[in-house]
Amino acid sequence: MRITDAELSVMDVLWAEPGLGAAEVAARIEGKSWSAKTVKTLLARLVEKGALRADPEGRRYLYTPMIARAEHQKSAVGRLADKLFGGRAAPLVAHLADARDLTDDDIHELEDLVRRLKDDRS
Amino acid sequence: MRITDAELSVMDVLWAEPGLGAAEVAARIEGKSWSAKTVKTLLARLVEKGALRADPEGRRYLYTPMIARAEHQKSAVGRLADKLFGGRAAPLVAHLADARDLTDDDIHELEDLVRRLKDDRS
DNA sequence: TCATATTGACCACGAGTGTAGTCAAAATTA
DNA sequence: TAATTTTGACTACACTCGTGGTCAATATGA
Repeated sequence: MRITDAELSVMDVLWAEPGLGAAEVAARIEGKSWSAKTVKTLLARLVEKGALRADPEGRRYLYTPMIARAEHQKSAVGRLADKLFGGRAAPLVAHLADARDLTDDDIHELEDLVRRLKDDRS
Repeated sequence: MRITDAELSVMDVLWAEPGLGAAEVAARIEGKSWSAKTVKTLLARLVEKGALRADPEGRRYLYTPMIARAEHQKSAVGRLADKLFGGRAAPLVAHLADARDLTDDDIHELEDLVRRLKDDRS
């Protein structure tokens, strides 16, 4: 299931705070100047795709993600790795390091991560 | 500049072997059963976008990438990092490790990479 | 020379996307 | 009660993308 950029803004709101109504989602969208109608269209499309559940509550619906954020991140990263790097991780990370300056913290996190990967393995 | 999935197949051919004509590109596309027309449309769109240059050679054009493969990889990875991870690298790599099983070699490469990043810094 | 093949130029068309509008029913407010 | 607001249902519409077709000009082979 593919979630588009515009849809992702909606999912981000509901991942942070599940069970909101359409107007509340619209109010929490940042950075876009979307009409409430636009947000409703995106909500409807996400329900249709199965990415959201719509529970009737009185005269409206409350929306809840049906896929976890981590699940989506994982599949998006995996797709990119396949598409651009033949599925190989190291060159992807190398380009990432080049694209976004890494902070010392980032590097420490990466170090820990690699250490854990190594430990898990042996 | 955004290069779509279909366009990427064309770019891959020309990154590997720049300066081909349309028919040659079509012949080298792998995995897709595209008509030659489809490939020509993609070439035209890529020229229009500035991703390719078309040099007349006799009655046809020879196509050459105007952006480096590494450049495109870098910007695509950067965009994904921003879109899904607030620009932070470590969680991206963590999800990558989860999405694609890493080989021992991958882990060694990552180790080296992290070491180099650290050395560069201090 | 005439038919055929190759090439570029331009066009088509359905599905998906971003962005919204209309309409009607229900709820709220004057 | 009458006007207004809110909500969902449905519709719109231009643009992109994947996929490929038409047409005319040139080149090539019989």
